[in-house]
Amino acid sequence: MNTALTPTMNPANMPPRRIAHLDMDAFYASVELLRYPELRGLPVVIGGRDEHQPVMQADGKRHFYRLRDYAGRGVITTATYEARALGVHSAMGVMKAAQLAPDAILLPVDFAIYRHYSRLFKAAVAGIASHIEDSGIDEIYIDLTELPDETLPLARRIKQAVKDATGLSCSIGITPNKLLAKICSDLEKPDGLTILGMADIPQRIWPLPVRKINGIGPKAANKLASLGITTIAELAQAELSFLQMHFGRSYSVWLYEVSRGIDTRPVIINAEPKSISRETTFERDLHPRRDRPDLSEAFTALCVQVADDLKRKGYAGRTIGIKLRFEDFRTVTRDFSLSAHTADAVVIRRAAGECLRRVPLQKKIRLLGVRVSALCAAAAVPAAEASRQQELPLVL
DNA sequence: TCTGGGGTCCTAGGACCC
DNA sequence: TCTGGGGTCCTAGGACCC
Repeated sequence: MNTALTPTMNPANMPPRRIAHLDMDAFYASVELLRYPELRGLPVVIGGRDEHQPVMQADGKRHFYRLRDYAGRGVITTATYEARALGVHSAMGVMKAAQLAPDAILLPVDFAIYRHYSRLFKAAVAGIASHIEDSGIDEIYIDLTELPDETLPLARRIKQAVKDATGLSCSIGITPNKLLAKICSDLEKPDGLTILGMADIPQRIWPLPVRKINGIGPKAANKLASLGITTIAELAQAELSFLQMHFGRSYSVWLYEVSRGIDTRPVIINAEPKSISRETTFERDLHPRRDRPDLSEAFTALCVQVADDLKRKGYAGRTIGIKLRFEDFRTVTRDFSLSAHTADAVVIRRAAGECLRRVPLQKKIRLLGVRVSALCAAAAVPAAEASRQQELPLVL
């Protein structure tokens, strides 16, 4: 091993941090198994619509839908490990999954209950370690640096607290930073616990495919593969100047650093949202003229939902945007910044309507979305601004 | 039987200001 | 009567993540 590539221990000469990444195991599917224990051990996928709700039969047993019963659009959100063994994984089209595992049980997505269990597990962790960053519904980062406890017993205590609060298992990775912790929580899933220091990087991290790095997606992985780089070790051996020839300025530096396990991002405790949006994929593609009434109704409904979300969460936004996806999957966006923040459905609808007029509508529409960004807390909107809220966009 | 919905961050060009 | 340059905002698109 080239010693020149030994990861930098500590650029800032600080004591190493102890950062945990906690990831719930097959979260949605596991929550569903709590209420339908008879499904344990079976291949189960989450991704149906409300109509696929299990129904109680006359004999007192539940009837579950199977993947083969599904018709229409949609993707798998989560699959149990038994279903994954059949080749089904999240983000796969439901119709494709049905070919692989026609007998797998299909359940509708129920975000309300997942959010409930999400709150439970996060509260359980917060009872032990309060320095927590939310990273979606089923995972968190925890900065354990300031706690006096030994790492291993502390991690076991956190896992047990999550189990006691929810009945669910999780996997934890603990390392000097978020990047490595995220990789590590996945190494021994499910119910895993992995603790690594910088010295373990060559052994444990470098053999992994680059795709395991959070931030290297399918595009970057493909490009790297075309350059002969598939493992993190190979990435760590690439010269910075070589990476800079093929990637953007900041991305190449980032690649260079993450391959060496370097990541100085802090654990962020209270992140404010940057945007709030709603979108919907239609059951069938809508024709911009012939289906105008349906389109218009859906458009208004999205604006009302976004406005409700804003009010419920206590925000107002200044930039109103729309998103369209056409039948050929081409996606376009338009946005417009108002002179004042708003959370009003009528104002949002009007601005979004102006955005829509700037999109040439040649093809049928598959998806329509509405987004509000440039947010600020509703309570912080100045009175002078609030009184101007009904103003029309002037320039359009 | 292709490809959900809610987000974040980055890039890049043009406008506009000093 | 040349075309510097930095900073910030606006808009559009795209990669990526859960």
